Amino acid sequence: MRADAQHDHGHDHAHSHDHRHDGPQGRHGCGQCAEGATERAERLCHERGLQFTPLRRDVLTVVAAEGRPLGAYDIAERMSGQGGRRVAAVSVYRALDFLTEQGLVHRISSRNAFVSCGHDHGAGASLVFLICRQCGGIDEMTAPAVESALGATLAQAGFTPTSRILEVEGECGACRERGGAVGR
Amino acid sequence: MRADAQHDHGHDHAHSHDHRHDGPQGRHGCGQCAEGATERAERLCHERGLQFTPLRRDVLTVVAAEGRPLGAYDIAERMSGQGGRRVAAVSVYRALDFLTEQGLVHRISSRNAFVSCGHDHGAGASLVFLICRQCGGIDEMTAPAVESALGATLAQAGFTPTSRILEVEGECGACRERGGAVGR
DNA sequence: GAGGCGGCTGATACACTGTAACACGGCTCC
DNA sequence: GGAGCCGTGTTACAGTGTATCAGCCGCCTC
Repeated sequence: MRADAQHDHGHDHAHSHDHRHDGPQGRHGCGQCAEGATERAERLCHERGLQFTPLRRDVLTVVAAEGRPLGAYDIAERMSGQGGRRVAAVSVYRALDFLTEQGLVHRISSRNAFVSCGHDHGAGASLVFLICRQCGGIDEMTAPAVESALGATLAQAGFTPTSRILEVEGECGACRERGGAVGR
Repeated sequence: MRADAQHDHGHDHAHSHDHRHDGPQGRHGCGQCAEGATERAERLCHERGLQFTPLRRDVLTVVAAEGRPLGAYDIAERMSGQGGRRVAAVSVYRALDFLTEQGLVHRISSRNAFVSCGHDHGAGASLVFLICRQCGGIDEMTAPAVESALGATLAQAGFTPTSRILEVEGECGACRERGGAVGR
């Protein structure tokens, strides 16, 4: 059930800019990415008058450092394994709820997992998630054309949307170039 | 976690034709719909040389009769409660896997639930699911414009899709007309 | 400072979702 | 008949998510 692929990219290239720094198969700690995410989160919470507690920071750090979808229990495990005290999954869920509401983390429904988001879009922005079956990496992008087409379709159906889930599974460009015979 | 809304519509109007027979709040057993679904399934399995076993038929019947997303355990419960012998959830999952592969049933990722499908599209067709938060009803439609826009976006990103999930939560037209204060 | 209040966290329990593995019966093919 | 495949039953277990209560801490008011 879990896609235990390798550590990967997929954190901050999106919005149709194409800055795959080293491709889905390139593993890098993304320390600066995680730092960037927490900094942004801290600033954002301060602006909104919300608390960016140590727990929330740690959860975000773990997720941001991973770069691929991570389950709540995985997050709890990593946090507990980092020498700190034991963190229950419930606490992780609460932190994830908070982070998701603030748009700092996104939930990947098809995997029951979470990824960090490095952008400054609100919680309401509708994104497209590209999940590579080979490497497990995830890419996040906005797609205005898709959004407008969907909006028109919904309007025609008389449906008022409040949230959307758009996830695509397949093979990322890097994996396809490598022949697709790697990973799993 | 569960959306225990009321029984509802949402089985056979789609493909951009607008034949909401009685709207999301109109409850009707949909017996004929369930029958139609099983008939179609039987024909389709026969054509493909697959077995449409009693278990699979029963699962499809339950799902089709419901008209809103139903969890595997709910299905098992209903089947067991229909006077028949006890059906384990595992068996339901297997039947659902089969039905999903054949495109007779769709999985709603955001709810971990399943809905029957009354159309003749293959398993590969990409659909949009409209889930009403008020009544719990679900509507299913194709959206060629969305699909083409998404295809272009993916091609631009160098991503080769194999499957897609597009689910929209919100308020259906009927519920909005009723003021949205009903249901829960 | 005492008390109240609200938000956050810890902890336990539990419900729900999904899979693995093995056994068994029916069927087909040799 | 025996082998092999498929579908199902059964048990066990892993993984996901929520409910609930209790404790802590900061803030506000009196």
